[in-house]
Amino acid sequence: MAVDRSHVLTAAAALLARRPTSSMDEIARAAGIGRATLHRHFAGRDALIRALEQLGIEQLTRAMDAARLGEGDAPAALRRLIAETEPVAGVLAFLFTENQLFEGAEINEGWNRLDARIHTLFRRGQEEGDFRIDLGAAWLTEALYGLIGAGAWAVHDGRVARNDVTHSIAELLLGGARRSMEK
Amino acid sequence: MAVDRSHVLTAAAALLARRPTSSMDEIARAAGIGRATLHRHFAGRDALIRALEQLGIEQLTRAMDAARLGEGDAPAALRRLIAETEPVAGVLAFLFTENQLFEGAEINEGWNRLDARIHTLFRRGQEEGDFRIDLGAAWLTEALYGLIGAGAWAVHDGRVARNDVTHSIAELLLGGARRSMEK
DNA sequence: CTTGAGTGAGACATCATCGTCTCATTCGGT
DNA sequence: ACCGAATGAGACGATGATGTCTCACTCAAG
Repeated sequence: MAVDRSHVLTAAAALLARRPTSSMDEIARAAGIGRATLHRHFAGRDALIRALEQLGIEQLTRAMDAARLGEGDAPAALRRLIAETEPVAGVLAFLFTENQLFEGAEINEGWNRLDARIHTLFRRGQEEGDFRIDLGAAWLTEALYGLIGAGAWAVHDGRVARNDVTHSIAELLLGGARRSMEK
Repeated sequence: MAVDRSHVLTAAAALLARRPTSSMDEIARAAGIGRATLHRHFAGRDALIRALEQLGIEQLTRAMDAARLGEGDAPAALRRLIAETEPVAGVLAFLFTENQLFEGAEINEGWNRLDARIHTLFRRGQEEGDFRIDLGAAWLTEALYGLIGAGAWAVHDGRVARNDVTHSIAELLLGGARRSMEK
């Protein structure tokens, strides 16, 4: 009887990742509950989005934990991060564009923490000589987000196979498009 | 007296690139005209967006022409393309997310032509041995769009300097984050 | 069986935006 | 200077989404 809040959020995330403009009614139906019940659990659309944001932050945090960003060399850690991120890429892509839309609203502090961890990873790679230093760690972080989003959209639209996307993002981000001479 | 259609579109593009959810009233005021006049020139919001899309396609087409994608080696052509694209990156980022939102609507044929030209460029680079072949040309095209969008947003939010963004996109896309051994 | 909490369906008012219309005003060409 | 086309401001109704409310129903615990 009691609605599973986590299940509702998961369904909402899945729907909004596909169609970011879905109405509260559509979200409720996608979760298999009534619109009134949805409002009982989330004060409004804003509250739902914020809860979804919190979920995304937690999922990305867990992905980072699982990727063990501090272990091994930075490129390997980055590969693990991208692989761990793949299941939540759709939600992340939605949240990124959503954050882009609300220019006025203050950004959830959780994102800053996540940014900082990725930023630290890139900087470590630079200090250890694995990453080039002529590209700023801030830009590499942005690029990672951008490629994750591009990958999620490309998969959603069928332009890239789901099985390839993790490898494609990691290879492009690490090695670039240019054919390397070293191997 | 007569409203400059091109000027209105430019103003709308600049505003929507910053705030994609702007209302018709805000767009009109941003263009320095009344809402009624805006409706006289564009049948509705959809028509305005479509006109904006057409403008973006034309601008990107001109950027491609100016970049002379067929001349020189593919990496150099890609650099020229990114450089030529920079002034319209904001509008392109808006149109990409907008296309993402309208899943049902048919995609403007113009995008396919542009996609094909970029696709051809990447494929040429692969055939000439400049680009790696283990990453599909389709993915490289998506990645280029993603990085252009990420760059535009990063600049807009002040996380990356505008002067650096062209170089950052080109270097990352071509060479990747990994420090190269070959030079 | 009884009871109460939780739910689904729907009604309802509110709100923002859209698209259309009118009317007075202004600008440019003649 | 005159006249017509174009504009700005605002009113108006329509529309869609939102948030709140009521009411009947269901389910599970006691």
